[in-house]
Amino acid sequence: MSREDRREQILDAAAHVVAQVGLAGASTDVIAREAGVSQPYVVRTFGGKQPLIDAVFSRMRDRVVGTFADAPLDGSAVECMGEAYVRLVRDRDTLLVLLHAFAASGDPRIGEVTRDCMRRVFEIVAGRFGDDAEAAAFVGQGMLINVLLAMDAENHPDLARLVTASAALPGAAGS
Amino acid sequence: MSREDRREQILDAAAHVVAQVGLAGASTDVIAREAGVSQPYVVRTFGGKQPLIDAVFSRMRDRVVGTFADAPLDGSAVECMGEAYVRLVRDRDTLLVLLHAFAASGDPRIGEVTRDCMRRVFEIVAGRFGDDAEAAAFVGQGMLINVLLAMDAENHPDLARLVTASAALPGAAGS
DNA sequence: GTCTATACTAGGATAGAC
DNA sequence: GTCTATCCTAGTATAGAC
Repeated sequence: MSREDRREQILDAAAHVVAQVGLAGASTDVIAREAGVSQPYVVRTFGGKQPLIDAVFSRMRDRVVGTFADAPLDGSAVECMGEAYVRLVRDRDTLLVLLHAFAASGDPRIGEVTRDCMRRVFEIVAGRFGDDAEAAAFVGQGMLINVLLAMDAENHPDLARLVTASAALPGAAGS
Repeated sequence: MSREDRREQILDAAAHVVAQVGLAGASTDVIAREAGVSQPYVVRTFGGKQPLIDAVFSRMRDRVVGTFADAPLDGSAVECMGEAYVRLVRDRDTLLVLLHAFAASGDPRIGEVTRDCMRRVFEIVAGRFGDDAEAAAFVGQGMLINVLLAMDAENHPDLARLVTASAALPGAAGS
């Protein structure tokens, strides 16, 4: 297999592991097993754990921003952005890596990624809405839904009321 | 010093370390140094790292819920809940521990804490607002502000537009 | 391009002294 | 109640074979 294919394969595995246990908890050993390669190969391919984690977060940002950038153009802004968001949250690993990145934004490397991600998503959303306040409300709503998804709220009846209320907000697009 | 005082002291240190590096990254060694005690003492006091981390998250939930439960009663719902939220985010460690907990909600223990936290905060807020949709919007807005604080958005001019738009939302209470 | 073997460090936990 | 010394496991990284 080519180096590039392996890289992607390992990044998938790394994103999956980071999603589950966070950056510090993600061992190159478990990532390697998940990818079906040896641990030293993972280290060698990326030059260490740190560069690997950086790559995981960068790719996450690109995917998040890309999802909104590629949003459909037909229909209202709420529909288009809502549809983009629905596509985004289908990739659970990306969503969880995003949450881990937010929590770890105190780290300069990661903070740069999350700020960049935030800024670009907001600019895209605001551009479509044509209104900063509405865009901020949309993003905030997305944040709430993100954490509800992370805590598996749909399968916990005691959160049903909040889930219903969140999904009913404008822009939730029936997700 | 009494066992109880030491417990609190270590919990403070643990919350601070977890806030910076996450649960997996928080070593009992660093926590001990932060608290000014020996590493074996930390382990001994809580019976291991896991119970210590559990205690950190439980205390975080109690503080978050308590802040809203103790919100002032004078003024409008937006003002009261906004004021409670402003008090909450003054404790940076609690805020960051909350974000780490969200990301780690896949873990059953932690998921239970975050869901409990979410449910109770939402019920308090919804009770004050008298409207689930408004309450959900308020919480979503809080989520957005949380991550903006985590990524130190105030000190990054390229996020000024988003910060301004978020702060201008109803309920932000000039935070 | 990928593995096995291995070196080295860090981290959690225990034993026992004070 | 608190420490020092220490054990053991896990985790990152390197060397070198295939």
